Amino acid sequence: MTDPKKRLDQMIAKLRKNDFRITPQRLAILKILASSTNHPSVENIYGKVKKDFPTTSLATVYKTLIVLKEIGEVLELGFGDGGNRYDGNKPNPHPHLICTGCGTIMDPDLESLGDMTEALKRATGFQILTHRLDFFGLCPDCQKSRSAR
Amino acid sequence: MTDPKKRLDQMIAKLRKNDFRITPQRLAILKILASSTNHPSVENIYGKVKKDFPTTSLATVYKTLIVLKEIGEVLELGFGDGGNRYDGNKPNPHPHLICTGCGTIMDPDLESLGDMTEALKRATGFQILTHRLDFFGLCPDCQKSRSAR
DNA sequence: TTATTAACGGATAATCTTTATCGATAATAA
DNA sequence: TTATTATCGATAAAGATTATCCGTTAATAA
Ligand SMILES: [Mn+2]
Ligand SMILES: [Mn+2]
Ligand SMILES: [Zn+2]
Ligand SMILES: [Zn+2]
Repeated sequence: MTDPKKRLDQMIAKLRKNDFRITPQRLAILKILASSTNHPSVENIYGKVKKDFPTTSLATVYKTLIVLKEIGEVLELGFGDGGNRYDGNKPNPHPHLICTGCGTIMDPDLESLGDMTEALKRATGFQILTHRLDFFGLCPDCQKSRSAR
Repeated sequence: MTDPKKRLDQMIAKLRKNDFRITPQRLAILKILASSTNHPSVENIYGKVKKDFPTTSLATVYKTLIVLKEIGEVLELGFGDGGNRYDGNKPNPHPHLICTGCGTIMDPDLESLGDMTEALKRATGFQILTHRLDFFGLCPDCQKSRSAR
């Protein structure tokens, strides 16, 4: 995990560089994203921000995420069903390991997909800009609770 | 590409086996999915079905897709924005190459992710059931039209 | 062939997440 | 400190998918 303080500084610097303002609500959202390793949802972020700023609107969370996506400081994981999840600690594309039982999302240690990407470029002529790799399954805990019943 | 006729027979057999009925509308949808290699959207399927059965409802397309997902005879590719895309010719998980310019989705030839999956199982204890791998970029045509302006 | 019955089709309402809108407010620079 | 706008908060709107309801029909067996 990247040091949350360092990530926060990176995010702030990038916002300043692109002429975005640092508001208290925004800063609170940045802190949550920089330090979380559990890929929070919008509702999750919203709930935490409201502890410090009770009047915060859900739209503010969404709008901040849109800005962070624009400048590449958060990785959005969209799923067909339910809400998106966000990784602000590690904003560049990387594989994820998702438990369909409890919703946990982890960052596994895996070598990159560089070789595969290169082969694709040569074979298809595509200019590949990004990728997404998700593995779905059941975490050890959910395997237990499933076999228990 | 798998032979569309063979895929159609597989889909019909699987539906029968699970006590689902083969209706004219359903059959039309199956044929489209079995023979298409361009990962059609719901609207795309809907438009084609209406040529033969003008009274078909959009809900019927959705309901048929839900059934096919249940029995594993179609692969759903959900994206955060816009509608889903479907692969009925190749229903098992496989990588996709997606042009963000024109929306084309292709099935590239790539060796499997078997090694990566095994390593993940050992390292994390997860029971991995499925995966998804998408590469995003610009197809050769879209690269040209972009550089032209 | 006909009767039976549960599944299906069509129409549309409801749901859910995300985005758009807009007046009020506050961050930033001069 | 003041002026300029980006941003906030509240809420409406959009868009895709699912739920609901009831008349119809495919599948099965008598
Ligand atoms: Mn991650
Ligand atoms: Mn495919
Ligand atoms: Zn789990
Ligand atoms: Zn293209």
